[in-house]
Amino acid sequence: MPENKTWTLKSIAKMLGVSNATVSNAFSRPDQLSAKRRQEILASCKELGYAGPNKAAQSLRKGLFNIVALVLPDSVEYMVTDPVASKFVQGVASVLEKNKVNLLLFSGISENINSVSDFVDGFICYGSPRNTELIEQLRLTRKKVVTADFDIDRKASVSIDNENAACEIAKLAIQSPDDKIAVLGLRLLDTELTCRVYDTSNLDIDCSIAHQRFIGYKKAIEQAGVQLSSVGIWNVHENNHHFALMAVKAALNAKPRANVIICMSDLIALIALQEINAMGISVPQDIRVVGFDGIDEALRSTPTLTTIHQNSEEKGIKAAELFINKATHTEKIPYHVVYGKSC
Amino acid sequence: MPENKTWTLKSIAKMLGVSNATVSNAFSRPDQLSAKRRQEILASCKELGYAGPNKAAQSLRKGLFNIVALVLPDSVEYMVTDPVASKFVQGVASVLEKNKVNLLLFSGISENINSVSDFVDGFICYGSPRNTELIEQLRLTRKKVVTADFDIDRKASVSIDNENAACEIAKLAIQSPDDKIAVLGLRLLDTELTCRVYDTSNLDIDCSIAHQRFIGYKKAIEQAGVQLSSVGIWNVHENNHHFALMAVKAALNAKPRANVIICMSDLIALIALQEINAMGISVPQDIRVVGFDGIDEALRSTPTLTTIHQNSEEKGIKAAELFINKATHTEKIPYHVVYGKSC
DNA sequence: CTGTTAGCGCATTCAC
DNA sequence: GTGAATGCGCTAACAG
Repeated sequence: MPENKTWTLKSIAKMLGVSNATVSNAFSRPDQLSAKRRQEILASCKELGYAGPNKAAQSLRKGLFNIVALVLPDSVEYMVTDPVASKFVQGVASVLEKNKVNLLLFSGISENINSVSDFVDGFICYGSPRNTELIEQLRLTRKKVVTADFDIDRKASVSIDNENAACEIAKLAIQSPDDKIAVLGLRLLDTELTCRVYDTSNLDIDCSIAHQRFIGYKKAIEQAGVQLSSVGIWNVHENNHHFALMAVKAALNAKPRANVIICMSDLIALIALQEINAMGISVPQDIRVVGFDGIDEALRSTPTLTTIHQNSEEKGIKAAELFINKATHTEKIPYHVVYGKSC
Repeated sequence: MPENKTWTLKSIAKMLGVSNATVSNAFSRPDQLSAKRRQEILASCKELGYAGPNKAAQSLRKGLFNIVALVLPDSVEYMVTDPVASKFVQGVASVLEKNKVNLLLFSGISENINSVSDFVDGFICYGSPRNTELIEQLRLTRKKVVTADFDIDRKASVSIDNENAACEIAKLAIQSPDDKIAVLGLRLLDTELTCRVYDTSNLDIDCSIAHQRFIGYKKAIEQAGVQLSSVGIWNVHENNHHFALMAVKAALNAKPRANVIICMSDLIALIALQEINAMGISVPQDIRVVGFDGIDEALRSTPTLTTIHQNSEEKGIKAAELFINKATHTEKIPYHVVYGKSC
């Protein structure tokens, strides 16, 4: 039994005494030969242990790979750690699985898209990758690109209406023109700094999700009659405990102390709540806090967090669908306010 | 500016007036030409917008893809949901990232590895895939295979010493020859049934992790002087809340009621604790419970769980290293007992 | 150090 | 329906 021979289309065709094209057609273009002949050939192949055309060669020839690269905002580690990101991946995976497309995990701190772009049909990009050079590369690639939670030029994308959502949640938090406001922004600047921001005129436009939310906050602030110049703004450059805590501490220690803390992620908001509790200040009586994202943990905090919930899994599903359907438009998905006790 | 021309190695060589081999060498074999010449060529390529040899073609030629498929035990969804699995993925990813190898997520419920096997350098397989046909396919493939938490013939693998670990934890739980024991096994049988098992002679050998643990339990049971025939055994076919609860309820309602519950996963054990609490029975006075895995949640349960901790991230790292190093042996990694209050 | 040649495994013409 | 030829984009072996 020729168990350990490696067949190729050519060798199997010769073995069966038919032409290459016939074998190829038997596998890929059933209409090109009689059903009977096709069955015979397929049966023989199976018996001989030939599983079908080599996919790598097939892809080179056709230019179709059935693989999409999921560009993560950060390292792979981040994805598994972050509940919001995980849900997104889950959504993407479910749709791709149905379409028999494979999922390649691509770290957002990779240097270059080139290492995979010849291998994939395109990219689904979740949030702005940590290595910002990737953005430029994604802009230039000829491969299909769908982004979620940020935009690259004319590419397809999916997100909630960040500006309106931000405005809505900020309005809940701000209750008087005399409020002292602190905004804890996530990746407001294209820098690795966690710092206070005094000049808001040159905020990074590329990280447009932060930008959009900030516009929303500003709108709410202005409508409430608060002077923008008196609002404190801090930048958290990465959504993790370490940097969030740093910014939270800085914001809470600034004088005069804010009584409204508007956070661009629930993670930041939860850490703010912890710190405020530890300082013996009561929420929402003395300080009001709002978040953004609607992660499960925000339902279990003390007090529970008022925030914007977005359905990450749905976002993943939509992103994958846009990809599969070769869409080129931007799609907004719904969000809703979660009314907690923090404001 | 020829921005939108798609260069190939051949076309760029012609453009530069050199041979294909020279361009190829400039990118892939620096020793084959003078540094100066190489720099010139690379510079010209960059200027013209040629990023280097097409990876797909390169791979077809070399038979090397720099992609490994991570075969998950179940759908991708499962990976993101299960904390133990997530840690494993994280470990694998960190090593692969360092080696510039990409990670393809491959669902354990896929029908056939053929869809990717021509694309990858091999497989890292985490636990027994839900679709058991994949096991046979992995056994037959010529690609590299590393398994974790189970074995396929002669392939490389990594796991803890399940038998001894199981024996150790069971010994902690069993304290008298008169103990009434219930074993809640995970995938003891190759069936989708969640059921009580009466005949242990034909347990599925393929799911060898369960098998090894069961051997360990048996050893402890025998050494304690308990009649194996009086031990109740239930099979949970999938490590999730639904099926675990089903088995737990069945086990707790069986007469005579067991006073020792030995669980093959922490998830099962935690659910057992919940049910026992709800029944108003005290742990560990009236019933003792032990788990397996050492997930974080087991440290927060009431009472805390006595279990075997295994370092999943390390397991992932080891698995990836075995892969990268083309190892062919089995590697055991350490485990340790977590002493909780449940026994 | 450079250029030529022959495939890697396949799909698509185009004649027959 | 079939079979030969051409090329997807590249690398390795060899000759110069």
